[in-house]
Amino acid sequence: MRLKEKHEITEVAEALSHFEGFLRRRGFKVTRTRLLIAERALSMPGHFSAIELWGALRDRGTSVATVYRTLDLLAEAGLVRRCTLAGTSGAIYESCLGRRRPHGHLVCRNCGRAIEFKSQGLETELQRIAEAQSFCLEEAVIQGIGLCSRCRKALS
Amino acid sequence: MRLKEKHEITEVAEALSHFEGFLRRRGFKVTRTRLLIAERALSMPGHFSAIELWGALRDRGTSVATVYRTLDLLAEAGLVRRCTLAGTSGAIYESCLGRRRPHGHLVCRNCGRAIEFKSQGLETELQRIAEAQSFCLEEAVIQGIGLCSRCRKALS
DNA sequence: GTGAGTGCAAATGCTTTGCATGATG
DNA sequence: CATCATGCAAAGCATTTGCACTCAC
Repeated sequence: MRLKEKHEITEVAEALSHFEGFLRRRGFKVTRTRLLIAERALSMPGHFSAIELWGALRDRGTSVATVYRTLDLLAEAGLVRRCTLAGTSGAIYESCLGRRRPHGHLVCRNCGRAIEFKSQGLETELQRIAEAQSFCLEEAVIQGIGLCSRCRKALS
Repeated sequence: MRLKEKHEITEVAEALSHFEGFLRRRGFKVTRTRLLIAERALSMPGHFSAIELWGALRDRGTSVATVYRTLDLLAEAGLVRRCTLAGTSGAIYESCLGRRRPHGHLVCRNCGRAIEFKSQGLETELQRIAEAQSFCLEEAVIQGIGLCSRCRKALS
């Protein structure tokens, strides 16, 4: 546990300096607000919405607008991914730290949680299908909607 | 062509009476407006948004609210499917008539068109993954995002 | 100091809801 | 003729934008 935490802290720190480098390279300014938002975003457990991240920053007087703007930058820097879970309105984000790519999501329509799974095989097959149509595949979205084991029991 | 058209018209007519039966069975009223919206929705080519369908009904003084309400009913009756294409905001609908299930979508991020493909194999595999997590899979969303062959050429 | 970044509030786009009126069973 | 369905306008929600002010460079 102790080690895990330490490891995570290091990862976030590394990612933050990567982000700083990204900002400088692109001529963006390295501001306190951007680093703060980045740090909280990268420390969020699992998936989160822009609004949830904003909630975690309420105490610092940050505005939603800036949260959205910074999430865009983080996505461009490759530190965060924006995804749309089917059946929901609004985007959710996930930190790219310590996440195996590629992966898909099993989304529970009851509790809303998303379970990740490896999707290498599925993506390879999708790639094959795309090629057959000369479609240039850039990203794959593979999701299952239904009930997670917990809700399945709870509802029966 | 002649035959195809005739065939489609019959299909729509069949679907409409299915819808009427659905309404009666559920104690909903069979109104002129509902049948009109249903008829246009089932005749829409390819995918369409609620707003597009509304546009196709402008001349009849229908309100958006009713379009949305009726689309919900059509979805419940199994005549239309609501889906969210990744990378886009807002839902799109597709008539279930003459559509092979299951299928996935290749969504062009340039022109926005969605190309359908058979996804039987992919869904079976997803089902296997879900079972391994005791997740009860109800629906699969399999999408590829990228450039269709036309836009690929146009942009190069 | 100057231009980019920020917070705020207002605008947007899609979707839903409340309510008075009108049509259906 | 009692309800349920409809149109309208207003509300809701996530996201974006315009603008004056502030900060990093």
